[in-house]
Amino acid sequence: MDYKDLANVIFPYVKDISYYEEKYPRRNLPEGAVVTRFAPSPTGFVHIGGLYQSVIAKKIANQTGGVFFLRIEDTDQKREVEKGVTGIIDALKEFGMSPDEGMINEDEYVGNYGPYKQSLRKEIYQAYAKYLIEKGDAYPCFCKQEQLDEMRAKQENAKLRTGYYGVWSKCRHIPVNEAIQKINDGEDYIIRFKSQGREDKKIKHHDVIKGNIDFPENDQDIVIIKADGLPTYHFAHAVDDHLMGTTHVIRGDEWLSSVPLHLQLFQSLGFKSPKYAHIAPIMKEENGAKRKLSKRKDPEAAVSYYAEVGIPEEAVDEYLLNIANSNFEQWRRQNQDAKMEEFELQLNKMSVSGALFDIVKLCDISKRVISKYTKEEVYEKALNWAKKYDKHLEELLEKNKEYSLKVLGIERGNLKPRRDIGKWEDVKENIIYMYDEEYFKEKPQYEFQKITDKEEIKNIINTYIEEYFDINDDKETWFNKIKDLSEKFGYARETKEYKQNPDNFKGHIGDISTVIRICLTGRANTPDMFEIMKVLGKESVIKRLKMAIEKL
RNA sequence: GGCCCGUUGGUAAAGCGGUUAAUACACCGCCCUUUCACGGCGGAGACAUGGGUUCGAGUCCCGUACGGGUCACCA
Repeated sequence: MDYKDLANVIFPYVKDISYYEEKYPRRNLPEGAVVTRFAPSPTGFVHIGGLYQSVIAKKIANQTGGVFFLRIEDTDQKREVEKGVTGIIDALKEFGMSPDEGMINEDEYVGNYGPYKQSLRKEIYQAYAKYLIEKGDAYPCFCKQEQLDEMRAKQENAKLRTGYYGVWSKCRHIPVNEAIQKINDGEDYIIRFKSQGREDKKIKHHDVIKGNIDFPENDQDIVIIKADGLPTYHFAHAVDDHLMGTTHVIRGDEWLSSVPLHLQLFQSLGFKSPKYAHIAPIMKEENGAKRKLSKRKDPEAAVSYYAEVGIPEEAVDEYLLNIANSNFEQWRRQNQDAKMEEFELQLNKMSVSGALFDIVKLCDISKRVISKYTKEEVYEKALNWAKKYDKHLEELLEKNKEYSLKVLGIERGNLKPRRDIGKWEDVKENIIYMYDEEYFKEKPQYEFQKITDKEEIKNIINTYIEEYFDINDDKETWFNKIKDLSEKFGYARETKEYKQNPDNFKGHIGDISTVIRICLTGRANTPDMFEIMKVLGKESVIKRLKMAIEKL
């Protein structure tokens, strides 16, 4: 009896690995093309860190003429969630990160290296496990959970390294015929990797992001096939990334310490190992301590959060890209209208330690992104958001589309667009005073600034309405009239004039404009007043101004 | 605890043995300006710490502190 017999007893029906090696030939890609993947578990929640990985992986693949694929790692069936795969696919799509190949819904896929869902590849893993058993590089382990717990307790008491290695790896030394006997007797078992590593020896590894790292060799006989016949992450990673032709494994740096094991697995299986790029996680500060963004505590950890508050997906993408390569924002300033895709990402320029998530910075980026949108785009995107999250805003926008477009178009599309909307959530507050039905319903509070004398305000407004206001004026005429009005009341026509001789005036044109602005809109800060008047129309302007002075 | 990794203004982050230690966001001031925003100019603010190596250290080496990761039939 030898290893081959043992392998046959355990996996009598699986195919030979040569079948899979032929079925999944090496990819025919140009020199330098990088193949990457996003490989999440369908646990019902796409984390911002997962998106971050995807942004990087997709970018690297695309800019080298390679492939970015999506593989679902559902080998832990306990954690699986209904419609988890669809959730991931939809989220990637929303953020423009759809893969070139991989799963396209719960159980269908595109691409030549599928299935791209691990639970559907069970027999593939088993074929390779069988191969390892035949080689004597894997063996069945009959240890019960209680035995393992006991062993761990002993190790801890003796202050030894925990785990299944060296003298502790009992089943590793069971003779083949004995093992076969146990299996035939119906004993439960799992398959372990027979590590040839030695803890006192070092291996050198070069990580694309983290640089050179020395590790002790792995000497743990880790589980490769679990009791349910499915592989563990480590084994599936080796088999899948080999068969699928992944050239660069881009993943979270919680995997860094598994590298010695993974390298060993690749070697033992006779695979060429991929390059590794371990990404530092996105962190959050709490009570002075840094920690990973947590799905339980931090709403911003879920990518769905950004849709809720109304931050455009491309703003999130750009923010993530900026965390990845901080020279992105410099590039962005120089290439304002270029597509994000044109930026060249460099893995080796990524930070080795985790960046704190900065929502203020994100909003700044978002404001810039939104300021570039046309009024039609703003209208459509804000409306889409409002349909889900703000019924009132939805009504407002839909009731009069043409009018809303005019409102949203104020100071938009010119050389210095306003940057006052960071999230769709902000839109309502920004435009609501422009709608008469809302404006007159709300009864604005007028908080005057420099000119506060009621009689003075009344006179200014009345004079403006009676002698100067004409909705048909062009901007220059309109503005000259405000100047005339200012002069008439003893205010300087120009700010400069006033500053040169403040004693000669009661104030300057800015003070007069502010009074009109406040009476017109109920607020001191608004976009260009001329445009506002044009949009509001004659009747509304007069009605608003009159209402303001009546209340004085 | 063992093993890895890290630590430059509030945040992100250039820097690669010789720099007045960039830049962006945030903050403050000024200018522009009918307000705000935009834009322009300016300001405050940092190399965790102790030892080496060197003519010279943010940069190289060692220690310490602090932070992060990892040590499952989870990924």
